[in-house]
Amino acid sequence: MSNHTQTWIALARAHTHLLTGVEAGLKAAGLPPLAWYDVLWELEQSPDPMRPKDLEPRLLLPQYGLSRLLSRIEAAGLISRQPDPADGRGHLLSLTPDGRATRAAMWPVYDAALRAGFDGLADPQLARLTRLLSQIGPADKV
Amino acid sequence: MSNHTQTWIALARAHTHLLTGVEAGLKAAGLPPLAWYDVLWELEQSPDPMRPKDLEPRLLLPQYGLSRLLSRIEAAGLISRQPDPADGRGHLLSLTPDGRATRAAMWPVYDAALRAGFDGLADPQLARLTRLLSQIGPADKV
DNA sequence: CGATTTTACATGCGATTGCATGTAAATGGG
DNA sequence: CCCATTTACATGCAATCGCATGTAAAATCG
Repeated sequence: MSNHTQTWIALARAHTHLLTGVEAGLKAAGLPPLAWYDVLWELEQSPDPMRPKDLEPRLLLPQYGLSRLLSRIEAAGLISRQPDPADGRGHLLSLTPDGRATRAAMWPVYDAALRAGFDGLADPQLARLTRLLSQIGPADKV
Repeated sequence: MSNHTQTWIALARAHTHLLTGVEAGLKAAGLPPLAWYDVLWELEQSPDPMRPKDLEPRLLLPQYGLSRLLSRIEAAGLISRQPDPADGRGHLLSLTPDGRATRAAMWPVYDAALRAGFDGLADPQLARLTRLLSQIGPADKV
């Protein structure tokens, strides 16, 4: 088995392990799934209102997936969608107070699950891992 | 942002990038999705016939997910399910010739997509990555 | 041995996803 | 300015997933 394959398998296993832990933690706490966090976080971070199109490349979701994810989050009252005055096709997204509160409530659960999942890796190892992983995929303009 | 979080984000991105590439490659070649490969491979590797229960921990799938995955693969004629003579609850899984051929056809596509996805990482880096990733998750009795 | 519990696997049902396509607004060419 | 094209987002439909539950056959226990 080639090196690529071994690395891929290890990566997939690690990913599943961490993801399962996080989702289980959030569910146990009665909080929304992880995907919601990413949306809420991006909106909270951004200095000016974002449109779905801006969110899409950052979340690595297909367009239709994001569209429906936003619908669900909106239905839960955590974000609002308003028409973009500057572009009739677009929508401007904004956090509601509930959305802000929910993101804040999710964070400690999320963080704890990650720490538990990374059990056994010390800080310098995590740093090395991050550097290696960052070389995979398209280079990232932040 | 803590180290854990940065590592997790890098890991999730790398995973999505690689997985997307592999699935796209398989689909473009008219082949089944990646999950099928893992099943076919395990069955081909195992010296004696496996049961779903044996497969489950190796594939990291929930029980019902595996049950239905096997149903689909069976419906496509790539595996067969027979009652286990030694345990009336269990089924024995075996590859059909078509299953063996399909796995063989999938492999070069799978491998090529992985190589493309890991673009930029040299062998020693891949090896270091594998070692680090292997420390995540439950220790593995192979 | 009979009753209870556990194990192995399947399945109904609602929620989510992928794919293709639809709709409406902007953009570009002549 | 008009028409064709592109962009931004939504949606119908079938496939798949998660969850809870069902079924049947071991295994356990008194």
